Amino acid sequence: MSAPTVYDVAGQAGVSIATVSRVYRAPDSVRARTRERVLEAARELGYVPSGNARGLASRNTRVLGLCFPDYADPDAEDADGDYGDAELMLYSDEIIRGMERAARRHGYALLIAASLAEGPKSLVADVAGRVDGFAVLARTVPTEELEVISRRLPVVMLAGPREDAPLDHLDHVEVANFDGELALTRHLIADHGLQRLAFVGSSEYSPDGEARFRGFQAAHLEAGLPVPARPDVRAALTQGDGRRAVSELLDRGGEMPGAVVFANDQMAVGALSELSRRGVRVPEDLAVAGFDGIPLGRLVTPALTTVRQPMRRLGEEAVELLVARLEDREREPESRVLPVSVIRRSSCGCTPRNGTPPNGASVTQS
Amino acid sequence: MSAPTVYDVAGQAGVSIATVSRVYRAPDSVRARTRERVLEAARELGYVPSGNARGLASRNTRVLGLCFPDYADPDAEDADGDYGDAELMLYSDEIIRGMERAARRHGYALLIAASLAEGPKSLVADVAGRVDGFAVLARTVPTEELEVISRRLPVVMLAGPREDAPLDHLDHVEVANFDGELALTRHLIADHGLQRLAFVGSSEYSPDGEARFRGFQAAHLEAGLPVPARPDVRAALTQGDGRRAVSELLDRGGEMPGAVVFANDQMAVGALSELSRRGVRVPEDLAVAGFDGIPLGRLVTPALTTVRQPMRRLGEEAVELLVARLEDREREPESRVLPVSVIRRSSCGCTPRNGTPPNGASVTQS
DNA sequence: ACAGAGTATGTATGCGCTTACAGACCTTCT
DNA sequence: AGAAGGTCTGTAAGCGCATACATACTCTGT
Repeated sequence: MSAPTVYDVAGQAGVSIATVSRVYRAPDSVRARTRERVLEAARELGYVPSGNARGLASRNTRVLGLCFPDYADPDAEDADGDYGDAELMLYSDEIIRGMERAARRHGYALLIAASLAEGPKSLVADVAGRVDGFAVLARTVPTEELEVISRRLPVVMLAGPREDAPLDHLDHVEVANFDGELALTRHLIADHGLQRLAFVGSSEYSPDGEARFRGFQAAHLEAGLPVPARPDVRAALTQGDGRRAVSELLDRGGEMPGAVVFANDQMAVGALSELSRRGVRVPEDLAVAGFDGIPLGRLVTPALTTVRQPMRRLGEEAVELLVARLEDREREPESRVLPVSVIRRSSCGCTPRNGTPPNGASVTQS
Repeated sequence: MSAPTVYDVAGQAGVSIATVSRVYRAPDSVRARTRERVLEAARELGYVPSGNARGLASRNTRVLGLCFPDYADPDAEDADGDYGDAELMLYSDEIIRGMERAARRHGYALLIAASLAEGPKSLVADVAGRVDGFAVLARTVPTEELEVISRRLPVVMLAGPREDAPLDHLDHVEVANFDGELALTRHLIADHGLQRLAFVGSSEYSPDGEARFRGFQAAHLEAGLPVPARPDVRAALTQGDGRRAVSELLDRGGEMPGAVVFANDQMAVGALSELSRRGVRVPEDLAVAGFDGIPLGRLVTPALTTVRQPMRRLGEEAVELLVARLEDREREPESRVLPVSVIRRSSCGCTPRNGTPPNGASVTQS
């Protein structure tokens, strides 16, 4: 009843287990007739090689991993009880797809594991024990744990800035947050003649958010406008907080800005709905822009101007880096920055062409 | 340099390897002081238990798998060169998410592998060798291969009809294709007063497509209308073919139908664009409906009336079935049918409420 | 202080495979 | 025909861990 092994197949085919093994690992090294006999026996017995045993013996798994946070925007969740939030198609789905394709191309399978905030620490270790290398979405895993694990196998960090010591030996892929926000803000200033812009940032510990804010600053610098010292408001990256942030901004009094730039799309979407509730017209009274390029951004009214991140490529690059390091453990740690593109839609005042969605100018990496 | 093992940790902590193993597998069976010493040693050494060794010794992997076709609609691809097609959020992404969550809940990780059409046969075997059980999207894997593998570990079939021998021992989850199309068609007939409906099906070897067509037939039967014997057109499930199919339908001459029901959303979306090109107004001149509930369907103009499949639940159910069978290999093969819901949008003549998307009546399983 | 019961740890084996290495078998050429 | 040189196959030794079983230890009660 128990699963057949090499021994069973070997017995059935009248060869040694080494030959059976070779039939699978190096078919050409076995004479055709012998090979046929083995294959026939395997088929008869329903033999499937054990990945575990193989991995143990050859000390590699041919599996790559991905750890990502189970990031479900709670505000988005209850806004749409059933499965409608599927449309959000978060980050991770795209990254998974990218990684899966690239991994397969290189002969690896992909193991994925989302970590809840409250989950057991062991998750990463669990993954780490089963793969040849893996990617981690920034801030998914405590530094200390990563440090230990990354001593043993290749780890690449996705998004976020390049890590400092003790994780500075990790490979790393991120998108051009700075450049993207710079280009977006430049568009608002130069093409729409906006002068007074507000920025809604997230936690100052969110490196992506900070990088975007610096891009925002740089555009002011470039245009000769006064450079804001800090975001006008900080909030969590959810729709609910976007709503609250824009409220605060409006209630604060003083001169109303011509545009609000949000650190991500979720917030911007929340803000749009709040603005609509208040009767503030977008983009006539106030232009709005986000960052990420989530599909939802195209659905809202007005459609959201934003910066699209190439998440799938992020996954692909991660695999390339892992594979490269697997081949040469000594190579220098590498950090790649992927270009992003500004998507001009209605919320900034642009009128998109009809039909296929407009693509903004591409911004190349620095 | 090589990764530390139980032996290293045991040495460092001054205990036997059995104790080290127990610290991880059954912490309570080790005295607290000893445990601390071991954990400390492990930390120092950067020890991570080898999943392979563990799996080999305990003969289970604590990993579940999913094989799915790398289904990228080629027409959708070139329609939108870069990553815009991400919005399509195919089936598999949702299933993956559902499976991942459910798997994690049960303490399993998820291994995913997409198979290209031209890929090597070995893919499934590859997955099969590394997991305790796995799910397969219908028609991803040749019957013969599945037969062999399913003799060795639990396999659940996703979508498609329940398999006949020799695969009739597999567990199986599908959605209520028949019921969904019946409800949708009933809506067109009863609520919109349409009498002459056309159906664009896919290959007659696509069991889902055929089930949907039977639902379409049943609605005619119910309404006392002549029951169509076969789909008016058959086409591949892509946007391009949807476009071609509707062209053929219109060019065919004769009485123009009041509605066209497509076997899936992709085709319907392609058709909408072709109809718009030809100046046929939807839904005034012709109502259109799809099946699947892809997010894109909400983006197109007019928004597509369709039947939403609970893909995420499909994944969850798959895991439940796998786990159940892992616990009791002898249980009866089970086949679950998930309920679907009709989504009424503009393409059939309904005017959706504003704000949150309308949810059609829910259709319970037969 | 000692038996007895219970608990904590160690010993030894095997999980199913890969992979040197060695040995058997075939060629082919002189 | 015999030897040299290939080619193919077998032998044997782990890979890192879990676990049954044996053993040493701890604690209780008297």
